[in-house]
Amino acid sequence: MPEGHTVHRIAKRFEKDFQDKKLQVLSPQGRFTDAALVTGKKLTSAQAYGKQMFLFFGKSAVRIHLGIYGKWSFQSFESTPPEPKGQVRARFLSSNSLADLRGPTACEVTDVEGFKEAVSKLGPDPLRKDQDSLEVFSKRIKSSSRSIAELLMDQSTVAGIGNVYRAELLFRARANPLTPGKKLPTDLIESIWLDAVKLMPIGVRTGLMLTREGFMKSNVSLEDRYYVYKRTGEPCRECGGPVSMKLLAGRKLYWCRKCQK
DNA sequence: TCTGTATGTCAAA
DNA sequence: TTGACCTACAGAC
Repeated sequence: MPEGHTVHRIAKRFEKDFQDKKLQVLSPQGRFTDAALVTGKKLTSAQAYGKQMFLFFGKSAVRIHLGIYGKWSFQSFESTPPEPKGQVRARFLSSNSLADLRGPTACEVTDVEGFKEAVSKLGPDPLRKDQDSLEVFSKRIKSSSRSIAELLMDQSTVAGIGNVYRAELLFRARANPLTPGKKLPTDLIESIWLDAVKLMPIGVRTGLMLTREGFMKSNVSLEDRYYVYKRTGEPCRECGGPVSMKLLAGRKLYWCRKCQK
């Protein structure tokens, strides 16, 4: 489930299970040949930026991007680690626990320079407490004639938002997804950012993208957790009209035409 | 057993 | 804008 919240969650898990431990880094599938460069070293930190994660082993870093299929699975064990199941690209192993990585877009060893270069291409991340994030976000949106829907998916504009959060944030803001960034009122742009800052940590905490207001205390079931995402043709939770869907830059965009004008 | 789908990104046309 | 990448799984036959 790889939007930014997942990646931040995984980074925390890595620090909890593996930080300051010497790890065996393996390539069960045989395709992570860089494993040999870091195996046997101590994990010094795990850092998430948007949808990218960096596992630092001193001056080397493993850069991981889950892409659309990538998944992690964690396990602990008594004495002998279980055999890898399926296509395991990378395995990170301590004396009593392991993390298996399957299907990532990227899993490669780089260094501090590579880390800086990758991060420099990203916009502000609502899950990081960096300075001036809101101003940078607002400026990038306002200086573009591309639609707000496209901009929210552009990792150099804002890092960590994906197709689900995009749809839900735009609905919550009652914003028309096709509005060019430069035509959006400043207060609306800022409210979208602040909403992401509010919602995404809930995703980190729970592992779920809970975007409906009052989800925690209401009787909303998990199935009903979204306003519009993947609800084509179903009634809008606000106005009852049908949820719309169109392909935009190759991705499915969901929104309510009536509520989001 | 086969088909379609997925919370993503990049390069080629 | 399209296809390639890449893995697992649900649902249809």
